[in-house]
Amino acid sequence: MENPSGTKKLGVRALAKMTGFSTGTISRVLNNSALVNAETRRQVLEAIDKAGYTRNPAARALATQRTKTIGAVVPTLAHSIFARFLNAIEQELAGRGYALVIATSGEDADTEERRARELIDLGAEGVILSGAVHNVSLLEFLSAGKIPVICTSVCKGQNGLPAIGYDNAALGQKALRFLVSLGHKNLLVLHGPKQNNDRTRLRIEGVMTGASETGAKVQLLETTLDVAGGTKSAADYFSSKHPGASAVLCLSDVLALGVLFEAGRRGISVPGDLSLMGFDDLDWAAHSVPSLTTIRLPTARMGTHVAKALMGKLDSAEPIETLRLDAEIVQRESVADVKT
Amino acid sequence: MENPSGTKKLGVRALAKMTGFSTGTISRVLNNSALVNAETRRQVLEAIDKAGYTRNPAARALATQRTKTIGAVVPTLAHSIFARFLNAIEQELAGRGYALVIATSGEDADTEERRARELIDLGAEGVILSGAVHNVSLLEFLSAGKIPVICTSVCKGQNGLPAIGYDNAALGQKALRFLVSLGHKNLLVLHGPKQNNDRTRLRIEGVMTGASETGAKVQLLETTLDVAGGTKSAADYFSSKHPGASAVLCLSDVLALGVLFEAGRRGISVPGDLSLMGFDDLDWAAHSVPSLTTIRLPTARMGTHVAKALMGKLDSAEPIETLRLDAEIVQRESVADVKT
DNA sequence: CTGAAAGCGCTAACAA
DNA sequence: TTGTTAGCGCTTTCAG
Repeated sequence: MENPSGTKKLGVRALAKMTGFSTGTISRVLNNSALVNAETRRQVLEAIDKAGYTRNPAARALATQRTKTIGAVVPTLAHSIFARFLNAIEQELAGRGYALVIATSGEDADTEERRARELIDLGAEGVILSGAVHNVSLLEFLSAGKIPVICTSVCKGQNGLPAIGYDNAALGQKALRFLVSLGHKNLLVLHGPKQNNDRTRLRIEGVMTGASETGAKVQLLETTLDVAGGTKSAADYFSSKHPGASAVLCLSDVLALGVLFEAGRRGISVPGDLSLMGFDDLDWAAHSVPSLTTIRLPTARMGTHVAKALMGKLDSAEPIETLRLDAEIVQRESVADVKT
Repeated sequence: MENPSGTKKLGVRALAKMTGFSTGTISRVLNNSALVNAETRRQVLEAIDKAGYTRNPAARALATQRTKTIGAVVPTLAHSIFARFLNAIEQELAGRGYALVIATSGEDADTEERRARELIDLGAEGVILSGAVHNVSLLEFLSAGKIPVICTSVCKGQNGLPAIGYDNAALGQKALRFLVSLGHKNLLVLHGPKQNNDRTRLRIEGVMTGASETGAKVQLLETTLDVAGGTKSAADYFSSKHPGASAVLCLSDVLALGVLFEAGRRGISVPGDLSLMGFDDLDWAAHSVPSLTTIRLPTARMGTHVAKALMGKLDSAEPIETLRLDAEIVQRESVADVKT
């Protein structure tokens, strides 16, 4: 009579009735508490299984004040660099029973704020942001709610926010120095939209620092952040009056792929006629012809660290430390000494 | 005295006290109910803003029995095809206040089941799965909980489950026919791991159907699903005793990129010496040299449909209809008529 | 249009 | 080791 047609969703209460134990005991079993008799646990588990019981996560969250959910807002999922990053986070979180909720901002700060607030509204206990530049109102909102945040892909957060990532400026500088050390004095630097993207701005900044320090001449060219952007810019540049550069540095590998294609189309030999360097070390970089010299960003490692830091904070109140991960130049076939 | 040091988290109750209205009214305002006096609403909103109130999503979920969360289990995020898919889903869901929780299975059915259950346990109201083949125990679990599921990337679900995707077998067949129609009679077909991947198996099946129907000779070669797999297989094949194929059909674009690179390395002209065709239409396919003939999968459209179907089911109990999306061949430079 | 009150299903003291 | 009993914070009838 209690459960006419198996239709009513059953809860701890029903289980208690079925097994003869109390809801407290049921709850203990559900939470793997050590204070339960083995036989009791067995019986309860059996009932749970037989009844096809599933616990109500909302009720649990309400009672414990924990949702075990963390939110990430990234510019887009369409770039494998972010997908790889989230993949690593997800793996790490899953191992400890956390869920990852994702949202995309399209590199827009207002959208980012809106989406981040939505994530909080949906129960995220911690938030992962990309880059160091965010709306102040968002940061105030988060700090008011005491919600842990981590800025990623950068090594210095805004307003003292913790960051886990790499030093974009230093890497840009490193890349430029490397090329100069090979004898290149005239460089073309291709990059994606600067607007709303502080990682790109930092890389450019580093490149310029390296340029003035070495006296190399660099020309900056901004384009869309995709293969098409790479081919188009390369085409424009090669057709321009003074192509003169002996090397092209792309601040993203996707752009380098475009350049590589365009060079092939025009019969420009890489690295014979032109050296090419990227940034990211995507999947294909080791296999292209020529293979691409690039900077290997520690994307996956970054994801793992971010996840761990957030869980440490949430589970054990460990402070989140800013972390700068190293990234190295992976030298492959696409660059060569400048002809003497 | 009520709120000593601004430390205690305030709720509807506190707001009620502050504004002089009842918690019911506060709740109505929070939910944009029409039954609230404009002035009352204004006052409440002001208080909410001033107090920096944020509603507790768990309590809301418990009271409404809705979490507005849907879960997706995909093999991996590392392949842009899935990232693109999820991106579209996320965009669509976000517009209606739903959140997307993702989990990865690594193409393993048991892991998939585990992860799907976790998602449910975390509050997912609906589940998105990749492919048509899943553990029966998972499907039973889902149907027992009356949790809507959609199989994606396929056009026919297991056990009558709804599916939204494309007809992999038909597309494989279509691709093969296309190549044969160009005069190719001897083909190499490169594909990723068949195990635990019914989409790949279906594509192969279609290819074989096309082969027997046209009398074309096809050689299957399985490899890892990445650029490296493409280059390696191509290298092996080109070095083999009887390379004879006049065209290579890759059941994923990433493999085609690898083949393209390897052909370039060996001075094999595409499509002069060898035609090359892919499957997916990734970002770079239109820009490679030669540009890649491929099958454009409606990934984003699929995501949009999936999201809409799930929300329709959840919000308005609309049944989820299986949907087969069309995919077309995008003809570009990488294929040519076989030399006569 | 607004208030009062009854839960949603679970967990966590506190007792026993 | 197990039972009892309050809530967690919000929504939602039902009155008024």
